[in-house]
Amino acid sequence: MSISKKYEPSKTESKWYRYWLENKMFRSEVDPEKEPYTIIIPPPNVTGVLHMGHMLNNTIQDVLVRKARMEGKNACWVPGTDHASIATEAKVVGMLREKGIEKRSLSREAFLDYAWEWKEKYGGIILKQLQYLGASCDWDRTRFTMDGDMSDAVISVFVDLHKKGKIYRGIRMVNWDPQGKTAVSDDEVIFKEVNSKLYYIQYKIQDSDSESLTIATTRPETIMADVAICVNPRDSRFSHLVGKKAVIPLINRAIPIIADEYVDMEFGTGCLKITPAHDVNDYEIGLRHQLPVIDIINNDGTLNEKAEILIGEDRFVARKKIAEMLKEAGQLAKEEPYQSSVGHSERTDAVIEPKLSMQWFLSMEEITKPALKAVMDDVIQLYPAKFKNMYRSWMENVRDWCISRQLWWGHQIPAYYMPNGEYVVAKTKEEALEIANNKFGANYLLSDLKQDEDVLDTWFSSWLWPISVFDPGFFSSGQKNQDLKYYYPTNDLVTAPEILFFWVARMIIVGYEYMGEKPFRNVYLTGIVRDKLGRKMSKSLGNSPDPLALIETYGADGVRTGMLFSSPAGNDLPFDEKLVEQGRNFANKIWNAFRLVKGWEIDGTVSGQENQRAILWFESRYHQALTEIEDHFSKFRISDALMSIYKLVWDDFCSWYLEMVKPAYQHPIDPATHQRTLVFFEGVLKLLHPFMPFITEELWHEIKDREVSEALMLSPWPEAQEYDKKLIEEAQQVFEVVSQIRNIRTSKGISPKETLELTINTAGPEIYRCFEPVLKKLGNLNAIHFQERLEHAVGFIVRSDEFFLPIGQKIDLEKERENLIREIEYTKGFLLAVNKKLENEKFVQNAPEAVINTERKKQADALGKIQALEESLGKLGN
RNA sequence: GGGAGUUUAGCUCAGUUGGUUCAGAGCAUCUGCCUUACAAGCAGAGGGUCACUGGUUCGAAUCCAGUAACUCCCACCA
Repeated sequence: MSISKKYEPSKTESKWYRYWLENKMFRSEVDPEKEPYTIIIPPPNVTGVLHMGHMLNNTIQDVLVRKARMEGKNACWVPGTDHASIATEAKVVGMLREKGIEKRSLSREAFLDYAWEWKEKYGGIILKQLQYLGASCDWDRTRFTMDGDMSDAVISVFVDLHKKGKIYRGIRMVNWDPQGKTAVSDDEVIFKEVNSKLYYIQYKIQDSDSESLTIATTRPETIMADVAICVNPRDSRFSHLVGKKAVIPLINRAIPIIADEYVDMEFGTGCLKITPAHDVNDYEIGLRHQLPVIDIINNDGTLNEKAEILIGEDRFVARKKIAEMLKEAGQLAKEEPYQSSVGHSERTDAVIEPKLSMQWFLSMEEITKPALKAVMDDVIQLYPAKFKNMYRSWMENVRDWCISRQLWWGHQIPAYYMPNGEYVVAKTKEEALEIANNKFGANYLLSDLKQDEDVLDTWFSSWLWPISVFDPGFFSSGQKNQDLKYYYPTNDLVTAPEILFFWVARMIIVGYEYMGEKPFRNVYLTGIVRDKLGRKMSKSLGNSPDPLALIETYGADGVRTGMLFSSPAGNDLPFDEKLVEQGRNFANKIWNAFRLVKGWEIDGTVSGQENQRAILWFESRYHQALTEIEDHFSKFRISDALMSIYKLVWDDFCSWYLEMVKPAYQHPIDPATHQRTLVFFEGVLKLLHPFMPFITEELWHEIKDREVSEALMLSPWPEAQEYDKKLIEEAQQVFEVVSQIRNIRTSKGISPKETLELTINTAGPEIYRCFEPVLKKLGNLNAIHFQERLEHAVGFIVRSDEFFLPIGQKIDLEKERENLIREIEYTKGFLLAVNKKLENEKFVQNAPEAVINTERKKQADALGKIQALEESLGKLGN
């Protein structure tokens, strides 16, 4: 049969994915006989689409899972999606707006109907896309954070933590996103440098005609919420004013002048206006001085009636108008340009408004302790380890976690308010009613109870993921099912460093709080996929390639390897389509190597004696590479492992081994060599499989017909064996000779087709005798002589052996002489350095013997080499 | 402002406790080849003051100190 000259991925990929799927090869079930190997997927946003970050992330997971599966472990990769409250709700709101429907015109139920409809339509697209990549997830286990039982788990945890006193409700300054109209956690605020202005505003002193104070602020629109002016107590410029009152411009409200250490005398004018409702630090000062709070900004960022002026204006419009008004009133001393960092919402990019509001919090101080210890003690290992520092500083300075969000899409907080203003927390409304009536001796009806409007932060459900995907019921029953007992703790987690705190740390917290055990052993943190210019890939920049289009062009195997070629753990991946091209070329190389072997005609009468060395050599080399690869894997150096395989396949297998055993054109091969070659081929396919699952499975079945149970993805991973180091060394030496011969051919313009005679002058001819067939074939030699040096020939030296090729008139004597002289000079220089070292008494005294011995050997080799070179030079004649 | 990390070839990165000819790999580049598996290829070649300065040592890419540049994290001075 004839196979295509080029590998065509599209013909094989869907076929094999279906084959694996239909034969349930991704499926994992509890099997006490087998060691589990578990990865939980970082659940992507349910309505998201695959981007390059997912590709990298999931390729790594698939490599790990496939290798573990081949190693005979019960590999279980659990897929699923996350409801992503803010992002999804924003998408649904946007979709409704396009239809002309405003969210606020809908009831909660109606809105959620739309949201679910949207989820049913677009949810899970991303998981389908992962299949094109070859992801070997156990799809039967697919979970969604808002599945019924998954939601129950979230509610149970909330109720439990509340009962333990770790969840509380309180008025706090939170980060308010006026566009999303919700609070967001500290971690969801991104500070950006913004060019703004510093406004110098004059406040008159009450009961004084002449005196005034000037404050500097970036937010003039908040002066109506001022409750004090603050100076540093040591600031003599203002000490006489402390205790007096200042008057807010435009609205003429008098506020006290107070003193607090917080104020920096150097900054601005040394006077600070205190606006507790709209600045975190002012709020703290306000608490210290028992100042009132005046909140003048609505949830949507407009001014309210408490502002007295500009009611209903947006905060940024109001800022400009206030500045104008102050100028007209003569109370704006000056404005100057100012650069400051301003918090933005991660999700909507709106400028965050510090806002006081009633929110739910999780007290973090106690609950984080075991999680900190686990990572510090390397019970959980971070790769790369540099993230340990970051992790520690975060965990040591962690603040209470604001877990409520003013959204509808998500898990509604199970707190129920009674007409008397009290509330109870319970799993269901019915339970709440019972508790309420018992507690307060009341006779409330179900209809009297009103559930909290807010939902929980998305991370409050995804932090349960390593447990809930196996046993969502665990959180209410406290009983572990078989799955949970067997698969937990999981092995490796592969995710982005950006969510180390959002997600990873919190899973560890929950793991210890509820299981008393780590959720995973290793955390592999990938880098960020960037474009060639080093920019993050983003939709708005349009610099992200479409992953599915890439797969279509280069094949999934090509894309997978391309992404892994240059992405060590924790390093950003500067993505270049060239990489993927390299991956595709690699697949093609493998494909063609197979075409070669497939095309061989086998003849039992041919002797394979001459291939003996080559076979022994490759076998050793294979195990050497395998040893290296295992070492890389054990350190999570995935791209290094791939590179080792790449070189084994391309250089050692294709360029050396196959060339060594390849029969001459239209000549048959002996059965033994053929058989061994197929075994080697299978051996490299196994190593390649985790990285390139499709082409390897295809060729595996091309080699011979196999039963389902014999599929490559289920075949045993090879075990590294002892290898013959000396043989590898010797082959290396022989390869050097071959390279030198080729080099001379190139430099002298001798065609590779022209046969040559090689003369070797050596004290140890055994190596070359063993490899004689190899030397002859790869050097295209018709004879090899072992004898003294040859005159009128081009010579070269490998180690301390001399080689000569008689190439007649093509020798340029002058050039040869020059080359020899240059070589002699170089070697003499080298010898000088070695001698200097050995003559140094301190060196001989202090250096370990092994080092001294190698120096002595270098000395002897160099001497021998110089002698040989000089003799050659002499033989060249004058 | 506080902390961490990085700096080795044009690019992306290896380089284990200081010691083999240690200055490496892949890609890119250059030269010659369509040599019956593969031009998505083959064969060969060039390319680095290991950021800089000083120190420790018989010996430093490797250890120490300082300097510079870049990156990230945390904080958020109006």
